[in-house]
Amino acid sequence: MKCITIVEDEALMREELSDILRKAGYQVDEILTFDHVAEQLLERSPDLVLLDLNLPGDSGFQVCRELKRKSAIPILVLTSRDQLRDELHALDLGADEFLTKPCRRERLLARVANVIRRYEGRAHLLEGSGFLLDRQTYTLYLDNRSVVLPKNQGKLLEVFLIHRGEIVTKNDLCLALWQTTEYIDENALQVNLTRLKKTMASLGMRQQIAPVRGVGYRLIAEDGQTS
Amino acid sequence: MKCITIVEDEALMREELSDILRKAGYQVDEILTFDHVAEQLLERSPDLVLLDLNLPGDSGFQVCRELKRKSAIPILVLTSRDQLRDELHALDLGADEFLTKPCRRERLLARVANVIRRYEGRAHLLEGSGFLLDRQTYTLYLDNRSVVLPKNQGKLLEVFLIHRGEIVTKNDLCLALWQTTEYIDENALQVNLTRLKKTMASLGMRQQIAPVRGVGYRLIAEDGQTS
DNA sequence: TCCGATCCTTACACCATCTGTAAGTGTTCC
DNA sequence: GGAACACTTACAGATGGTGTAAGGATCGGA
Repeated sequence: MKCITIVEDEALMREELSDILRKAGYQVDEILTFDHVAEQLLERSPDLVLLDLNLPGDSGFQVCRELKRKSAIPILVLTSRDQLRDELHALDLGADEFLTKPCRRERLLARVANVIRRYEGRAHLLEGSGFLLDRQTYTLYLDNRSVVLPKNQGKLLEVFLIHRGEIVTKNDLCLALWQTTEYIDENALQVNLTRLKKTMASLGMRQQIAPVRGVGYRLIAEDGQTS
Repeated sequence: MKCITIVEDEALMREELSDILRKAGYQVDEILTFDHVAEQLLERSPDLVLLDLNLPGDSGFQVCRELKRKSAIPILVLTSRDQLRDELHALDLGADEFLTKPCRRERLLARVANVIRRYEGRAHLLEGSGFLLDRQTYTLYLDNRSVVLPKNQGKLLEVFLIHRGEIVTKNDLCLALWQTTEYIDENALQVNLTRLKKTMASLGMRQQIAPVRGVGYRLIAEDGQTS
């Protein structure tokens, strides 16, 4: 069953939304304290967030931005402020849908179902600059193509993406590959890195794995930007 | 550069939309004959379709349904009919966004960008009931998991999804597997089907491949509905 | 209820691909 | 120039996908 978290401070409206969604077969969950909202949401990691813009603590925009930076949880912004500016801003911050209150029950449910459907299977996607990586299968999405990476190459790229732009030590990489740091086979790691580089190049990716002498590696864009 | 195809019979409106989108940096493409619209769209396979509901030939709904059955190309329905019924119907048929004309330039562009962003990397996804299949890698998305199917199993499932619910002949399946109908190895096909069934079962999929004696197979939901 | 046609299962051997090993070649920087 | 570090290449073992073969199960008409 799909789980939805409502972020709305007006009790009456919250009850109403909750009721509608529950009757439609969703498991509903409510945020009741309005600071560190994004963290609370990350904690619960629902399948969808219903977010009001006017909150007592954090602003809805702030929540939106923060949540989207750290996850791919879909957000439906629902507000009484009927302002184009708000809508554009919310969408720009990564919201997936925008509705104004009051809102017909049918429309709400249709949009909710729509967003959830569109997010099917995206839960484990890591975002790189210009591509996506599925953490479960190591399927790489790039432009209009998709490729399944060999497990080891996938694991390496995954580590680089989790530490976006930062330096990744050889230890980190070895751990990711073999779940142990005891017996570090630098050479084997090296070979796997070379292979990843080769496939990235063959896919025309504009990222490079650059060595940081004596420490580890970093994933950078070709123009020098950290990725 | 992202490519958008406009399906709109009114020349004036078409020009205006085209202009707005081009200025925003999209490559724009227009459909000018309004039958077999879905096929034309599949041919071009743009990154987004802007679809009017009132068309001289095919109805917009029809186009929507047909396109979504055979691809995951995102559709933004743009219509002058401001009816909740239309909106619900369009969304139900798989449309991704719904806007009413006239529409502010900024809102249009925001929604377009939003849909395209959400679809990053989803271009080759086929939709089944309750799961998605990547046609390039045969990655299967189901609930919150994803699995890469072996090539043959992927090819078979792909054929079933393209002919959703219809009967698929052994010929079709052999063609998909070996690109030839000359030498049909019924047994090899059989074994591959068994393997697909087994992985589907192990994933808890509520679809079944049912034999149609003497003809071929059909993918049906466990409750008997064609999938 | 029997029998042939159709459909299904299982085990095995082949083959492609991924992976680690080994040995040697570049590169950097003091 | 040399030592540490980084990279490349080729090879062989392991893994997992595929076709083959043989036999078992099921269906449906006589």
